Amino acid sequence: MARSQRVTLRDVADRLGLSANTVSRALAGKDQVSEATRDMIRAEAKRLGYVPNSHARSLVSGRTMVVGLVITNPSNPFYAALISAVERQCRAAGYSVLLLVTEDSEDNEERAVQQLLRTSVDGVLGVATECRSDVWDGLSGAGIPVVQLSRDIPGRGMDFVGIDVESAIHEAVVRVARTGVRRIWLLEEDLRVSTVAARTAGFRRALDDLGIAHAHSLVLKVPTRRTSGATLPWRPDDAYALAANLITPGNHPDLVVTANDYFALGVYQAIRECGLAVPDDVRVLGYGDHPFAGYLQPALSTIRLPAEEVGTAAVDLLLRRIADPDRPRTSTRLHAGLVERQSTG
Amino acid sequence: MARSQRVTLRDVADRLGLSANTVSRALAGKDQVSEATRDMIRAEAKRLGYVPNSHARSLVSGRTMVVGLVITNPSNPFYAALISAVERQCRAAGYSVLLLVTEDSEDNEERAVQQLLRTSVDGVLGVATECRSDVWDGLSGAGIPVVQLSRDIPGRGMDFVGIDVESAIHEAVVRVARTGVRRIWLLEEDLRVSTVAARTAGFRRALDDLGIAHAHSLVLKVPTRRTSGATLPWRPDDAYALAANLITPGNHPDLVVTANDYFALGVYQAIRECGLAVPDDVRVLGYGDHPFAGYLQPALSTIRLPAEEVGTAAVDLLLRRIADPDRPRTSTRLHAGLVERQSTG
DNA sequence: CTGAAAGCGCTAACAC
DNA sequence: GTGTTAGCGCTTTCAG
Repeated sequence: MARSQRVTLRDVADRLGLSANTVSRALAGKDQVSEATRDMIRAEAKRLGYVPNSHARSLVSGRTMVVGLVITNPSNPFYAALISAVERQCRAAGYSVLLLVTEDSEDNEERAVQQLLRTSVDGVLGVATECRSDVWDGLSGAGIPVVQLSRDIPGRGMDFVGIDVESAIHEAVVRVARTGVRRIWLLEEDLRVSTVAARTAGFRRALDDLGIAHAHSLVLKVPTRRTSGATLPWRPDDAYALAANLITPGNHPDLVVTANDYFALGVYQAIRECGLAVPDDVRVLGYGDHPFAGYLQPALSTIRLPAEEVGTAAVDLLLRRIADPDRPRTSTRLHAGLVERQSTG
Repeated sequence: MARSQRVTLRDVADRLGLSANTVSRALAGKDQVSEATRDMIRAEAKRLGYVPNSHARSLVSGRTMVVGLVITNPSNPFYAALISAVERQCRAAGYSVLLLVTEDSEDNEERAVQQLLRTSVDGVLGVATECRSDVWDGLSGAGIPVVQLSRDIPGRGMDFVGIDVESAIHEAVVRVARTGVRRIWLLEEDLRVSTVAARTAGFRRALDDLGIAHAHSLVLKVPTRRTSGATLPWRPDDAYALAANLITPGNHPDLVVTANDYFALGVYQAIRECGLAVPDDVRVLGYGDHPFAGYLQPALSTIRLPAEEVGTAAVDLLLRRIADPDRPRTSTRLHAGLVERQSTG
């Protein structure tokens, strides 16, 4: 049972006294074959358990029906949702998904691109690791369309689908800080990527609009810890460590904005431990609307990211570009809205 | 720039006045080629940007260097971690990962298997949807090794790597229910899969060992809601709805065990809302040790699942089986231990 | 050490 | 309608 040779077109053809070609056309549904033979072929193919070899097909057709998905970290709930949506949409269109994880390392990213080139995927959806990186050019150069997800590498001429992070943060901070807020902190990830830049920009613009002096505010980078090669989600601990050192009853911000909801968990703890309360003493605004956000005490106000929509739109865009490589480039930024709960008063 | 033909072995060979064959051997590192030509070939290949075509290679070699990963839901943190670990381990061994998502639907599972067959992957890691399903036999029948992940289909003769769920629950419940606990509930997922069965069995065995009459306990199924085709993580809301209906100040369990930490979020809320307290009135034990568990108020006691270890072990096992199809079957159950925090007193 | 030939499984040209 | 031929890009015989 071990070395059961795979059934090929020829096997089906031989059994029926036909040519492989006819079988191919019959199974492909081409109309150059009689009803009778077609049915006969279909039946025999099924009986023998014939399964077409996608590699042989790709070799001649030049298409693989595979899409590459390059993600930094599947344990990040946003990316997890993205993976789900992308896979579902690809599946619906008959495409398979080759998943490559970069763990935010440029080495891995480069290897991923190489892998994609070898597999000659029909298209790629990718979250870029660095803001200015040219590893992706190899794909474009080989005629493989790339849609950048979530993080934008401007000027590289690639399609982009992501979130309007700048506006989202701006809008949310202005809304949440309306009254009596003078000192605001932003707890940011320590990554040089466009989303971090956009959050920071939106934050600063909100400060301006609120008439808050930048001197009264702070953008803090929570160090990214990598644990022995493992891809971890952001660690509440790291945000806690940072916040616990800086927040005291006598000296604390009125509002802390975090780059993700995990950081907010750490901030909650830091605030609690020094005897302060959310939101009375310190308001907290998260980012991402993770499933637990609404169940914290107090419930966390946060920004809901339309991850599914991003994934779906990105696949749609990629498929359209595959169909028409010359169509104009697109850059889509979906809106992310504030979910107001108790943590912002 | 659009139709840039890919560089092939022949291109490199022609440029150098050699045969494609020689180039192939040089690049494959075979020792039947002189140092000089090898270097020359390598240089030229690099200069031209040659990338081997994996499909052509697969066609002749019969190997694809692709592993199929069949997962029910990437947004489930346990599976997300599994995906990370599997991808990393595969990458380290030179394998790519084809990701198929089933959303716990048998249809999708069957299509996934078909896809895997077409791609003729070298091996498959899969979380089975139903406890008794023969869709996977197609793979084994085609000589493609399958390692079952997390959920076990007994008797099908496939390798298995998962968690010793039964013992984990038994051990944890016995430990947590030592004193003064008479009424225990288990909030379970409404799925007919082996992990649910194992949790229930471990729970019942714990009851026996504790001398608690089964009449005083309850196994409740939280209905699985599917929202318009979207793959969602378990919903705290659903657990909340169930618990809120059943828990009253005058009539409540002493301990609630949940099938995942999300359910625990809903249970917390139900308990709070009727004026009871965790853990004084009701203890709560979660499952999965999601990142937020330790940051809840009170911090949630839960069972930590070694997701990364499962993924790594599964890949190792699969690769060993690929190398030796006749090796004896293996069934590995990793230990999952209780993390005691405040919610269990 | 290198080249020529064959063929992996399939589909696109052409014949008939 | 159906068969024959050729070739996708690569590796593996087998010659030289």
